Amino acid sequence: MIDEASFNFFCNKLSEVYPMHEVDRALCYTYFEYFELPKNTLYEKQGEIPMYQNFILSGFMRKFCTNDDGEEVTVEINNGPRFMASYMCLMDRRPATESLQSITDCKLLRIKRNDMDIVFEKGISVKPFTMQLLQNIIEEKNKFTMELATLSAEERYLKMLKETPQVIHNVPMQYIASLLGMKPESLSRIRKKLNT
Amino acid sequence: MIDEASFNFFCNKLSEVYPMHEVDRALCYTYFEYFELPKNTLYEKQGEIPMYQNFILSGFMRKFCTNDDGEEVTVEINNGPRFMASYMCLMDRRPATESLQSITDCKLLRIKRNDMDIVFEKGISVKPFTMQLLQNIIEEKNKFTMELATLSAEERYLKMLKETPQVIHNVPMQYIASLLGMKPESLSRIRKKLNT
DNA sequence: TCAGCCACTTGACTTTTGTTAAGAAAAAAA
DNA sequence: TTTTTTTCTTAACAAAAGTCAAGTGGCTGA
Repeated sequence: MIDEASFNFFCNKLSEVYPMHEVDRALCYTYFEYFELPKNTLYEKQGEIPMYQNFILSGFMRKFCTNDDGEEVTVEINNGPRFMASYMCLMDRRPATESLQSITDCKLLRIKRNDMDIVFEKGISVKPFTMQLLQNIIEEKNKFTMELATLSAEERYLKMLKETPQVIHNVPMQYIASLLGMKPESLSRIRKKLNT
Repeated sequence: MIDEASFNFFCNKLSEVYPMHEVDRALCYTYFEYFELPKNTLYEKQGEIPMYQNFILSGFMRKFCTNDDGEEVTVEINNGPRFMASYMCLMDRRPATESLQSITDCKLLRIKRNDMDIVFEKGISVKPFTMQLLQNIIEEKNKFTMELATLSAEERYLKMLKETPQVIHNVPMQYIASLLGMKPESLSRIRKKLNT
């Protein structure tokens, strides 16, 4: 059972990008489930078909890929409130190209892939909702790539410090370094320099 | 008027990702127009609302942003056959975040934003078609970002040499360097080293 | 509580990439 | 063709980031 405060929080956040009607609310209440994830838990694995769309109520999660050299590359760090999934693979029921892992204890609302079809069929209109989501994904990725290509490692760290300080204070340095496209030692050096 | 060979070529390419019916074909024939773009022509400007969805029949185009320092960053180089536009901005009728420019002479089939609505309404189903497009965009960007974050400049160049050699042989080095996230001098050095 | 582990830091050194400036080559214009 | 302009290359140096290796400190679990 979803507690009312969490559910209201969820609906309010959703309303910001998609106008929720009473039907949608009821459907979500039926099909979403509350789920707690202890810290440092691998939640979805690269190569396996994702089961859920997840809405992070609280806590920090990361998305990462393992590249050809066997090295983990963190591609996203998130502490919600928002959805987080290997979205494309989830929709297509394909093996995920990315893994999801909790960094801290996390509280989620999640919905099964199959139940998403029901919700979209009976209530929430796929088109504006999905388009909105995809649009956000693409714009974030554009911004991220642009920064990776044009800013120095130090500038990227400063940007993160300014825009998402909560990430820096709650997430292990190695993940932040990886997300910013540098080695942990480099990040450490940059931090030392800035503290001086 | 669109010549038949070009139009068949276009329809065949489209059929690979979206099953075209006779109605769709007729609609496209009505609403798409043939357009030639001389080389080195700025076609759509960052800040202005994009007018067309463009299908590149032949030729090389690039998409670029101008960042805060006034520096142009090439984010995509393409020689079709495929669509190329500031897609999100086109759909939302928002000012483009990117500019489009021809590198060589280009042959396009293009359709006005308003006519897209008609085609989608009367024929081609928005959902599978658009989803397919967006999915491709997201996956390309994921791959691109991952490579930018994990590969060295030399490895990125070698990868491009292997995967899209036609780009390397037809596009000015400065654009390739920018796309690969490095300075022209660095690319030049890498090329020299590889030729030795 | 203590030992062991893991994440983070530090330092010395190497490699890669950026910067600046100049020259060569290629393309465009006259 | 010749001139002019642009693009590309080269070299020397500076700065940034990676690598390797060692050390520190905190967290965790027996």
